[in-house]
Amino acid sequence: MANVAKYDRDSVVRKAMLLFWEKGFNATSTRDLQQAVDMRPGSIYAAFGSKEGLYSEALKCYSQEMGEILQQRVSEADSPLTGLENFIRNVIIERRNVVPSELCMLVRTLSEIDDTQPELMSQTKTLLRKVEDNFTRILDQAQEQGELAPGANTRMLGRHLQVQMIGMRTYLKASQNPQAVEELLQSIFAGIRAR
Amino acid sequence: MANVAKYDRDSVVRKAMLLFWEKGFNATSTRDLQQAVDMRPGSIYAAFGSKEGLYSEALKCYSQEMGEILQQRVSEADSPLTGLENFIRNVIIERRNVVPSELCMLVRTLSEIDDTQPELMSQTKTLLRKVEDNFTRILDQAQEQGELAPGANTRMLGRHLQVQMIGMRTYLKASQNPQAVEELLQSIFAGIRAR
DNA sequence: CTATATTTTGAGCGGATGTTCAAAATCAAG
DNA sequence: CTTGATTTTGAACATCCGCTCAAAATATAG
Repeated sequence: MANVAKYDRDSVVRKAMLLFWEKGFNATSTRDLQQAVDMRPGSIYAAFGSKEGLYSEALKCYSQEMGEILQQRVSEADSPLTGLENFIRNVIIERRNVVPSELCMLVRTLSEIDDTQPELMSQTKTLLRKVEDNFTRILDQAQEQGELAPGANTRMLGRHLQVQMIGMRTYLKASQNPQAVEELLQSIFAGIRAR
Repeated sequence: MANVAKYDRDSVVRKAMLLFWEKGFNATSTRDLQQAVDMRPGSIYAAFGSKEGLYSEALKCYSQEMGEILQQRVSEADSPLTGLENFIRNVIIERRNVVPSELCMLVRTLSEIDDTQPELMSQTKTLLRKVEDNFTRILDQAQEQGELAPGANTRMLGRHLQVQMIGMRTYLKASQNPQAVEELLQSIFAGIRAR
């Protein structure tokens, strides 16, 4: 051993994630990244291999943070369904002004990546699938606790929630109308509880 | 008058629209466009001013085609609600393999455009708002014909439908599971009719 | 301190990008 | 056919892109 890296890898990845989330993959140049993480190109490429490699780690970082927020909201809430509702409200509305984009970073990635980057594409699909799985798992808990009817299809309900979360985030970016989104959110969960 | 343009403007815009829809704004190079519409750069810039100008016309073309499909499906259907359902099914599922992308071109634009192109951004928002207005108008007709309860909030229902359509298109791109989307669609419209 | 292994630096490469513009081609009018 | 306005052409420009690599800096081991 002779010299040791001076940067904190997690902090670098997180800064890159925030920039990628804000501007997207294509619109973020390697020079933008160099400035954001305060590293020279040689160091970045030694650490991450390529712009795509760094983006891949940024995606992981994004998903992990989202997963932690979900877990936290569910554990703080009175019930699984309320935890889910609070998570979605927190991500879309409450954190709106402290976050680089209204959109989901995974959806953004899905929008601009094509088959020339098959690894990023399949990673993104896998991470989105994990969100659906997490939603479904929490809905299973809701069902066990009698918050959902015994016959409810939690897998389909999880898909439905993911679809609506994706749609609401996009809608908020387009409409800049958080109140409308709050109404939609309440109506969605009122519908789920009513069954 | 001396010389007259040899290209058909509408056909050029449509070809550009299909390419932009497939690859997005940033990933579509002007050379890609030159090949797709079989025009040299000078002619393109004389006709459209810039890549952004051509994209703007492509957005209009996309929205007009979508609007025509909606109108056609509604006029063919037994009822407004069925027309809406058939439109969404047609756009997301049936036309899946004859169209350049599962995603809505407007949503794609929203994903990759930022404030450095404010005109494209506001145009996109306006066009999305018109979709919501169209949905709401058709839901009003459904209400007049007794297909919806008199107390139903058609504006919010229209928003809800747009949110879910955006979400389902994104979900289909990620999951490649049209059957799941069909189930979601049926469940959405069953819920609407039940109220 | 010296020797050695590792990291950091930044100038620069090859190529792609959006756009321009002078020259050539085209076609209606006279 | 000649004239002249208009369109078409494509080479070329300035800039930016992702990325490389030899040289300099750094820190540990002996």
